[in-house]
Amino acid sequence: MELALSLGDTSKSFTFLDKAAVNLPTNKDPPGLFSLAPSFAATAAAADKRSDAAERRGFSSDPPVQLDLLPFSPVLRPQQQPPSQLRIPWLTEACGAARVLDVNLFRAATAEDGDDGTSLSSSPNSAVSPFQMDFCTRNCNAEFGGRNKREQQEAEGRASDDDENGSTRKKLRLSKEQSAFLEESFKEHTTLNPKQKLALAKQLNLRPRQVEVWFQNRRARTKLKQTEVDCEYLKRCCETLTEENRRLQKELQELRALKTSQPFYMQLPATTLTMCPSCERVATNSTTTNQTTTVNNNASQIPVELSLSKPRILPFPNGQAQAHQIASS
DNA sequence: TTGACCTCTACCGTTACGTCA
DNA sequence: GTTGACGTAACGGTAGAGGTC
Repeated sequence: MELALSLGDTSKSFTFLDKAAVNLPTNKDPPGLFSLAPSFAATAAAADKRSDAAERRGFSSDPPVQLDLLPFSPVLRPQQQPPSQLRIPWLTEACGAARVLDVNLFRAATAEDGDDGTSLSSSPNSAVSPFQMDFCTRNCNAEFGGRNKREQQEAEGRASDDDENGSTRKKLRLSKEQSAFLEESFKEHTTLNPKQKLALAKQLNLRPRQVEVWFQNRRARTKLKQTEVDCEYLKRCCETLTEENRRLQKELQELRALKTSQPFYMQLPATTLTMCPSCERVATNSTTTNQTTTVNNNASQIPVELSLSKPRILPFPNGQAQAHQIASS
Protein backbone atom coordinates (compact mmCIF):
# COMPACT_ATOMS: atom_id res chain seq x y z
CA MET A 1 0.00 0.00 0.00
CA GLU A 2 1.45 3.29 -0.98
CA LEU A 3 0.30 6.76 -0.20
CA ALA A 4 1.66 9.50 -2.34
CA LEU A 5 1.33 12.93 -0.92
CA SER A 6 0.84 15.46 -3.63
CA LEU A 7 1.81 18.89 -2.47
CA GLY A 8 2.41 20.84 -5.56
CA ASP A 9 5.40 19.25 -7.19
CA THR A 10 4.04 15.93 -8.29
CA SER A 11 6.73 15.24 -10.78
CA LYS A 12 9.39 14.52 -8.19
CA SER A 13 8.96 11.58 -5.99
CA PHE A 14 10.90 10.48 -2.99
CA THR A 15 13.09 7.65 -4.07
CA PHE A 16 15.65 6.93 -1.40
CA LEU A 17 13.97 3.89 0.01
CA ASP A 18 13.27 2.56 -3.41
CA LYS A 19 16.87 2.97 -4.38
CA ALA A 20 18.13 1.29 -1.27
CA ALA A 21 15.82 -1.60 -1.83
CA VAL A 22 16.59 -2.00 -5.48
CA ASN A 23 20.31 -1.79 -5.18
CA LEU A 24 20.86 -4.67 -2.90
CA PRO A 25 23.79 -6.57 -4.25
CA THR A 26 23.09 -9.13 -6.82
CA ASN A 27 25.23 -10.87 -9.33
CA LYS A 28 23.77 -8.70 -12.03
CA ASP A 29 24.67 -5.43 -10.48
CA PRO A 30 26.75 -3.26 -12.68
CA PRO A 31 29.81 -1.57 -11.31
CA GLY A 32 29.14 1.39 -9.10
CA LEU A 33 25.98 0.23 -7.46
CA PHE A 34 25.68 0.32 -3.76
CA SER A 35 25.91 -2.95 -1.99
CA LEU A 36 25.92 -4.26 1.51
CA ALA A 37 29.37 -5.58 1.05
CA PRO A 38 30.57 -5.60 4.63
CA SER A 39 27.90 -7.94 5.75
CA PHE A 40 28.36 -9.99 2.64
CA ALA A 41 32.05 -10.07 3.18
CA ALA A 42 31.53 -11.23 6.69
CA THR A 43 29.27 -13.97 5.47
CA ALA A 44 31.77 -14.94 2.85
CA ALA A 45 34.56 -14.99 5.36
CA ALA A 46 32.54 -17.18 7.63
CA ALA A 47 31.72 -19.49 4.78
CA ASP A 48 35.32 -19.68 3.76
CA LYS A 49 36.31 -20.33 7.30
CA ARG A 50 33.93 -23.22 7.42
CA SER A 51 35.27 -24.42 4.12
CA ASP A 52 38.82 -24.26 5.37
CA ALA A 53 37.87 -26.05 8.51
CA ALA A 54 36.26 -28.74 6.44
CA GLU A 55 39.43 -29.03 4.40
CA ARG A 56 41.47 -29.39 7.52
CA ARG A 57 39.20 -32.07 8.76
CA GLY A 58 40.03 -34.02 5.68
CA PHE A 59 36.88 -33.95 3.60
CA SER A 60 35.86 -31.83 0.75
CA SER A 61 33.58 -28.92 1.28
CA ASP A 62 32.09 -29.16 -2.20
CA PRO A 63 29.97 -27.84 -3.62
CA PRO A 64 31.76 -24.57 -3.15
CA VAL A 65 29.88 -21.59 -1.97
CA GLN A 66 30.73 -18.84 -4.39
CA LEU A 67 30.12 -15.56 -2.68
CA ASP A 68 30.25 -12.35 -4.55
CA LEU A 69 31.98 -10.03 -2.18
CA LEU A 70 31.93 -7.00 -4.37
CA PRO A 71 29.18 -6.98 -6.91
CA PHE A 72 30.31 -3.68 -8.30
CA SER A 73 33.79 -4.90 -8.87
CA PRO A 74 34.07 -7.30 -11.76
CA VAL A 75 37.63 -7.99 -10.81
CA LEU A 76 36.51 -9.74 -7.69
CA ARG A 77 33.66 -11.67 -9.16
CA PRO A 78 34.66 -15.25 -8.65
CA GLN A 79 34.55 -17.52 -11.58
CA GLN A 80 32.70 -20.72 -11.29
CA GLN A 81 35.71 -22.81 -10.66
CA PRO A 82 36.18 -25.66 -8.31
CA PRO A 83 38.10 -24.37 -5.33
CA SER A 84 40.11 -27.47 -4.90
CA GLN A 85 42.26 -26.66 -7.88
CA LEU A 86 43.78 -23.34 -8.66
CA ARG A 87 43.33 -22.33 -12.23
CA ILE A 88 45.53 -19.48 -13.24
CA PRO A 89 44.37 -18.16 -16.63
CA TRP A 90 47.11 -15.59 -16.75
CA LEU A 91 49.64 -18.31 -16.40
CA THR A 92 48.21 -21.09 -18.45
CA GLU A 93 46.65 -19.12 -21.26
CA ALA A 94 48.91 -16.18 -21.78
CA CYS A 95 52.27 -17.64 -20.96
CA GLY A 96 51.92 -21.33 -21.05
CA ALA A 97 53.39 -23.88 -18.78
CA ALA A 98 56.87 -22.56 -19.30
CA ARG A 99 56.18 -19.84 -16.81
CA VAL A 100 55.46 -22.37 -14.20
CA LEU A 101 58.73 -24.04 -14.90
CA ASP A 102 60.53 -20.74 -14.74
CA VAL A 103 58.95 -19.85 -11.46
CA ASN A 104 59.93 -23.13 -9.98
CA LEU A 105 63.23 -23.42 -11.73
CA PHE A 106 65.24 -21.81 -9.00
CA ARG A 107 63.15 -22.97 -6.18
CA ALA A 108 65.54 -24.11 -3.55
CA ALA A 109 65.02 -27.01 -1.30
CA THR A 110 63.80 -24.60 1.30
CA ALA A 111 60.63 -24.08 -0.66
CA GLU A 112 59.58 -27.49 0.48
CA ASP A 113 58.77 -25.97 3.81
CA GLY A 114 55.63 -26.74 5.60
CA ASP A 115 52.86 -24.22 5.69
CA ASP A 116 53.66 -22.89 9.08
CA GLY A 117 56.39 -20.59 7.87
CA THR A 118 58.59 -21.54 10.75
CA SER A 119 61.18 -23.60 9.03
CA LEU A 120 64.69 -22.50 8.27
CA SER A 121 64.01 -20.59 5.10
CA SER A 122 60.92 -18.97 6.43
CA SER A 123 62.63 -17.40 9.33
CA PRO A 124 61.81 -13.72 9.47
CA ASN A 125 65.46 -12.95 9.11
CA SER A 126 66.20 -15.39 6.38
CA ALA A 127 67.71 -14.00 3.20
CA VAL A 128 66.78 -16.89 0.98
CA SER A 129 63.54 -15.67 -0.48
CA PRO A 130 64.75 -12.41 -2.00
CA PHE A 131 67.43 -14.26 -3.86
CA GLN A 132 65.00 -16.76 -5.16
CA MET A 133 62.57 -14.13 -6.24
CA ASP A 134 65.16 -12.13 -8.05
CA PHE A 135 66.47 -15.15 -9.83
CA CYS A 136 62.99 -16.01 -10.79
CA THR A 137 62.11 -12.57 -12.00
CA ARG A 138 65.25 -12.22 -14.01
CA ASN A 139 64.66 -15.43 -15.78
CA CYS A 140 60.95 -15.04 -16.17
CA ASN A 141 60.85 -11.54 -17.52
CA ALA A 142 63.69 -10.03 -19.43
CA GLU A 143 62.12 -6.59 -19.66
CA PHE A 144 62.56 -6.08 -15.96
CA GLY A 145 66.11 -7.24 -16.04
CA GLY A 146 67.75 -3.95 -15.16
CA ARG A 147 65.55 -3.23 -12.25
CA ASN A 148 65.73 -6.76 -11.02
CA LYS A 149 69.46 -6.67 -11.13
CA ARG A 150 69.36 -3.65 -8.92
CA GLU A 151 66.83 -5.36 -6.73
CA GLN A 152 69.03 -8.35 -6.48
CA GLN A 153 71.95 -6.22 -5.46
CA GLU A 154 69.78 -4.54 -2.90
CA ALA A 155 68.56 -7.87 -1.72
CA GLU A 156 72.10 -9.06 -1.38
CA GLY A 157 72.87 -5.98 0.59
CA ARG A 158 69.89 -6.55 2.79
CA ALA A 159 70.86 -10.11 3.21
CA SER A 160 74.23 -9.15 4.51
CA ASP A 161 72.61 -6.60 6.73
CA ASP A 162 70.23 -9.18 7.99
CA ASP A 163 73.07 -11.47 8.71
CA GLU A 164 74.60 -8.79 10.82
CA ASN A 165 71.43 -7.60 12.46
CA GLY A 166 68.83 -10.21 13.05
CA SER A 167 66.26 -7.65 14.13
CA THR A 168 66.02 -6.01 10.70
CA ARG A 169 62.50 -6.13 9.42
CA LYS A 170 62.45 -7.84 6.11
CA LYS A 171 60.32 -6.48 3.35
CA LEU A 172 60.52 -7.48 -0.23
CA ARG A 173 58.64 -6.39 -3.28
CA LEU A 174 56.86 -9.09 -5.14
CA SER A 175 57.68 -9.26 -8.79
CA LYS A 176 55.06 -8.29 -11.33
CA GLU A 177 54.66 -11.91 -12.25
CA GLN A 178 54.05 -12.90 -8.70
CA SER A 179 51.62 -10.08 -8.11
CA ALA A 180 49.70 -10.88 -11.28
CA PHE A 181 49.63 -14.52 -10.33
CA LEU A 182 48.27 -13.76 -6.90
CA GLU A 183 45.80 -11.31 -8.36
CA GLU A 184 44.44 -13.95 -10.68
CA SER A 185 44.12 -16.32 -7.79
CA PHE A 186 42.36 -13.70 -5.76
CA LYS A 187 39.79 -13.28 -8.50
CA GLU A 188 38.85 -16.88 -8.04
CA HIS A 189 39.24 -17.17 -4.28
CA THR A 190 39.41 -14.27 -1.91
CA THR A 191 40.48 -16.70 0.75
CA LEU A 192 42.68 -19.74 0.51
CA ASN A 193 42.52 -23.06 2.17
CA PRO A 194 45.82 -24.55 3.31
CA LYS A 195 46.20 -26.64 0.20
CA GLN A 196 45.70 -23.73 -2.11
CA LYS A 197 48.02 -21.60 -0.08
CA LEU A 198 50.72 -24.20 -0.21
CA ALA A 199 50.27 -24.72 -3.92
CA LEU A 200 50.45 -21.02 -4.61
CA ALA A 201 53.49 -20.63 -2.43
CA LYS A 202 55.23 -23.41 -4.27
CA GLN A 203 54.36 -22.06 -7.67
CA LEU A 204 55.45 -18.56 -6.81
CA ASN A 205 58.44 -19.64 -4.83
CA LEU A 206 57.20 -17.79 -1.80
CA ARG A 207 56.68 -18.83 1.75
CA PRO A 208 53.11 -19.82 2.59
CA ARG A 209 53.12 -17.07 5.17
CA GLN A 210 53.83 -14.54 2.43
CA VAL A 211 50.92 -15.80 0.37
CA GLU A 212 48.72 -15.64 3.42
CA VAL A 213 49.78 -12.10 4.22
CA TRP A 214 49.29 -11.03 0.63
CA PHE A 215 45.72 -12.29 0.65
CA GLN A 216 45.04 -10.62 3.96
CA ASN A 217 46.33 -7.32 2.71
CA ARG A 218 44.47 -7.74 -0.55
CA ARG A 219 41.22 -8.32 1.30
CA ALA A 220 41.90 -5.27 3.38
CA ARG A 221 42.45 -3.17 0.27
CA THR A 222 39.26 -4.51 -1.24
CA LYS A 223 37.33 -3.65 1.86
CA LEU A 224 38.81 -0.20 1.94
CA LYS A 225 37.76 0.47 -1.63
CA GLN A 226 34.32 -0.90 -0.88
CA THR A 227 34.03 1.41 2.07
CA GLU A 228 35.01 4.36 -0.06
CA VAL A 229 32.36 3.49 -2.62
CA ASP A 230 29.74 3.05 0.08
CA CYS A 231 30.65 6.34 1.65
CA GLU A 232 30.37 8.06 -1.68
CA TYR A 233 26.94 6.60 -2.24
CA LEU A 234 25.75 7.50 1.24
CA LYS A 235 27.04 10.99 0.70
CA ARG A 236 24.96 11.31 -2.43
CA CYS A 237 21.95 9.93 -0.57
CA CYS A 238 22.47 12.46 2.16
CA GLU A 239 22.63 15.28 -0.34
CA THR A 240 19.44 14.07 -1.99
CA LEU A 241 17.65 13.84 1.32
CA THR A 242 18.86 17.25 2.35
CA GLU A 243 17.57 18.73 -0.85
CA GLU A 244 14.28 16.89 -0.44
CA ASN A 245 13.97 18.09 3.11
CA ARG A 246 14.66 21.63 2.04
CA ARG A 247 11.99 21.44 -0.59
CA LEU A 248 9.43 20.02 1.80
CA GLN A 249 10.20 22.63 4.42
CA LYS A 250 9.65 25.27 1.82
CA GLU A 251 6.32 23.79 0.83
CA LEU A 252 5.34 23.54 4.44
CA GLN A 253 6.04 27.20 4.95
CA GLU A 254 3.98 28.09 1.93
CA LEU A 255 1.09 26.01 3.15
CA ARG A 256 1.23 27.51 6.61
CA ALA A 257 1.14 30.90 5.04
CA LEU A 258 -1.88 29.75 3.09
CA LYS A 259 -3.53 28.62 6.28
CA THR A 260 -3.09 31.96 7.99
CA SER A 261 -4.45 33.72 4.96
CA GLN A 262 -7.61 31.55 5.16
CA PRO A 263 -8.72 31.73 8.82
CA PHE A 264 -12.03 29.99 8.08
CA TYR A 265 -10.12 26.82 7.54
CA MET A 266 -9.87 26.32 11.25
CA GLN A 267 -13.60 26.30 11.60
CA LEU A 268 -14.07 23.49 9.17
CA PRO A 269 -14.73 19.96 10.30
CA ALA A 270 -11.89 17.54 10.25
CA THR A 271 -11.43 15.07 7.47
CA THR A 272 -11.16 11.43 8.14
CA LEU A 273 -9.85 9.14 5.49
CA THR A 274 -10.40 5.45 5.54
CA MET A 275 -8.91 2.98 3.15
CA CYS A 276 -10.19 -0.48 2.46
CA PRO A 277 -7.32 -2.92 2.98
CA SER A 278 -8.46 -5.19 0.21
CA CYS A 279 -9.38 -2.86 -2.60
CA GLU A 280 -7.36 0.10 -1.29
CA ARG A 281 -10.17 2.47 -2.09
CA VAL A 282 -10.19 5.59 -0.03
CA ALA A 283 -13.33 6.96 1.49
CA THR A 284 -13.80 10.30 3.19
CA ASN A 285 -16.49 11.67 5.42
CA SER A 286 -15.98 15.25 4.49
CA THR A 287 -15.91 17.30 1.36
CA THR A 288 -13.78 19.98 2.82
CA THR A 289 -10.90 20.88 0.61
CA ASN A 290 -7.63 22.04 1.94
CA GLN A 291 -5.07 20.74 -0.49
CA THR A 292 -5.65 17.99 -2.97
CA THR A 293 -3.77 14.86 -2.13
CA THR A 294 -3.58 11.85 -4.34
CA VAL A 295 -3.62 8.36 -2.99
CA ASN A 296 -1.74 6.07 -5.22
CA ASN A 297 -4.08 3.18 -5.74
CA ASN A 298 -1.96 1.17 -8.11
CA ALA A 299 -3.48 1.92 -11.51
CA SER A 300 -5.75 4.79 -10.58
CA GLN A 301 -5.09 7.82 -8.49
CA ILE A 302 -8.03 8.94 -6.41
CA PRO A 303 -8.00 12.54 -5.35
CA VAL A 304 -8.93 12.80 -1.71
CA GLU A 305 -8.81 15.44 0.90
CA LEU A 306 -6.76 15.32 3.99
CA SER A 307 -4.90 17.57 6.31
CA LEU A 308 -1.39 18.51 5.39
CA SER A 309 0.54 17.45 8.38
CA LYS A 310 0.87 14.37 10.48
CA PRO A 311 -2.20 13.42 12.51
CA ARG A 312 -2.40 15.90 15.29
CA ILE A 313 -4.79 17.74 17.54
CA LEU A 314 -5.84 21.09 16.19
CA PRO A 315 -7.13 23.74 18.58
CA PHE A 316 -10.53 25.16 17.79
CA PRO A 317 -11.67 28.61 18.79
CA ASN A 318 -14.42 27.22 20.97
CA GLY A 319 -12.03 25.21 23.04
CA GLN A 320 -12.80 21.90 21.42
CA ALA A 321 -10.23 19.79 19.78
CA GLN A 322 -10.60 17.51 16.87
CA ALA A 323 -8.17 15.16 15.32
CA HIS A 324 -7.21 15.19 11.73
CA GLN A 325 -6.27 11.74 10.85
CA ILE A 326 -5.68 9.40 8.03
CA ALA A 327 -6.95 5.98 8.75
CA SER A 328 -5.39 3.31 6.71
CA SER A 329 -4.56 -0.28 7.14
C1' DT B 1 27.62 -33.88 27.74
C1' DT B 2 30.35 -30.05 29.20
C1' DG B 3 34.22 -27.20 29.80
C1' DA B 4 39.11 -26.17 29.41
C1' DC B 5 42.72 -25.96 26.33
C1' DC B 6 44.99 -25.81 21.88
C1' DT B 7 45.42 -24.75 17.01
C1' DC B 8 44.34 -22.35 13.02
C1' DT B 9 42.89 -18.48 10.50
C1' DA B 10 40.59 -14.04 9.38
C1' DC B 11 40.55 -9.51 10.54
C1' DC B 12 42.25 -5.17 12.23
C1' DG B 13 45.47 -1.61 13.28
C1' DT B 14 49.99 -0.50 12.90
C1' DT B 15 54.76 -0.31 11.42
C1' DA B 16 58.38 -0.11 8.31
C1' DC B 17 60.18 -0.37 3.85
C1' DG B 18 60.35 0.74 -1.28
C1' DT B 19 59.17 3.83 -4.87
C1' DC B 20 58.32 8.03 -7.02
C1' DA B 21 57.55 12.85 -7.87
C1' DG C 1 70.78 14.19 -2.61
C1' DT C 2 66.68 15.04 0.27
C1' DT C 3 61.98 14.82 1.45
C1' DG C 4 57.20 13.80 1.79
C1' DA C 5 53.39 11.06 0.02
C1' DC C 6 51.83 6.79 -1.17
C1' DG C 7 51.55 1.79 -1.74
C1' DT C 8 52.22 -2.35 0.42
C1' DA C 9 54.71 -6.27 2.82
C1' DA C 10 54.93 -7.71 7.33
C1' DC C 11 53.84 -7.92 12.21
C1' DG C 12 51.20 -8.36 16.67
C1' DG C 13 46.89 -8.70 18.92
C1' DT C 14 42.24 -10.41 19.06
C1' DA C 15 38.24 -13.20 18.18
C1' DG C 16 35.86 -17.09 16.44
C1' DA C 17 35.53 -21.89 15.07
C1' DG C 18 36.75 -26.56 15.40
C1' DG C 19 39.25 -30.46 17.51
C1' DT C 20 40.96 -32.98 21.54
C1' DC C 21 41.04 -34.51 26.18
